[in-house]
Amino acid sequence: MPLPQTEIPGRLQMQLAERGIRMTGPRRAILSVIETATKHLDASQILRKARTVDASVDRSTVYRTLDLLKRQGMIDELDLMHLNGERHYYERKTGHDHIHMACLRCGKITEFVSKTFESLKKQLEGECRFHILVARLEVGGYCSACRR
Amino acid sequence: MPLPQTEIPGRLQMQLAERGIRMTGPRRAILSVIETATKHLDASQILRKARTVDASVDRSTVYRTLDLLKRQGMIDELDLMHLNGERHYYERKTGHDHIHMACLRCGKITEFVSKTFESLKKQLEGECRFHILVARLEVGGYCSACRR
DNA sequence: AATCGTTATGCGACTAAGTCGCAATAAGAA
DNA sequence: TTCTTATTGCGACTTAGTCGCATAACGATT
Ligand SMILES: [Mn+2]
Ligand SMILES: [Mn+2]
Ligand SMILES: [Zn+2]
Ligand SMILES: [Zn+2]
Repeated sequence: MPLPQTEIPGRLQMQLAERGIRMTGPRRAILSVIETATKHLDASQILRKARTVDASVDRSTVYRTLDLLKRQGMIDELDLMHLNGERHYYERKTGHDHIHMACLRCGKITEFVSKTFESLKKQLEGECRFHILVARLEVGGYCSACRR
Repeated sequence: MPLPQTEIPGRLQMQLAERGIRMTGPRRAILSVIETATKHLDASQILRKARTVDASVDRSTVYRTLDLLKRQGMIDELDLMHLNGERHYYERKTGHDHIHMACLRCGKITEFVSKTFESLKKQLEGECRFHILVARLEVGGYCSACRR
């Protein structure tokens, strides 16, 4: 379902412009990597790919840009159950959140959109009077192929 | 709702024994820290507290024990939105999971048990044929006191 | 109680992820 | 163009977590 290839390229760039945030070469490179990603990428993968666009991009710029995008609510940060290593993964945020399921045996990541999840968030907003900016549901276990 | 002081001390120790896992001094110290915790602790806090019981406990033993307890499904690991720093937090697992909400302004962590969350997990098990071992829902935003 | 295979430990050196201060550079408004 | 301010690369640093190894402790068995 997710990782929407479906959007206009340059959308992230446009959103930043709308908010009066300065656009730079490194940022353009990093944004394009995130926009065209077909899977969840970690910071060092984003760096590597961004460097194929602009060879001068530095690691700290990647982290600073990821922070910016997080603060702007334009990307989500994931653990994916830290199946190997402690790195975090990133994906751009779309209108509807989705759940991540990570298979502890084969490592497969499955994504799932659920109306119940939306209700649950509504419940939190209402009953707890909590204003949600990010909601991250990650599940670990065995996928349909791996559970015996 | 959370962090159940209500249980028999030594319960974790008993569960490990049942599974034929060797008990040692350092493990007893670490288990007692986790059992008597009144808030979410990170690895270095667990180390510090465990050392007041058994001064020889080493950092790597803490990590190895946390890994063991995770594998045994006896504790949960949390990010708590990485409000400051990258450390992970731990709490013992009880029968019913709960949701963690982290206020991005004041840092307050709120816990919440929800029947809807339970239904959602059932939905994942059914519709996705996914066998859930861990489910972690973490929310970031503004708590009732902080949203204006 | 003494033996003994196995598992766990402390130590220390290491990796990997992420941060930060700073001087140099580039945006973009005027 | 000029000028202010935000951003960058660099490099040194911190912090979280890992790993190999020699030693020690567990606990089942005699
Ligand atoms: Mn994490
Ligand atoms: Mn909790
Ligand atoms: Zn699988
Ligand atoms: Zn608050």
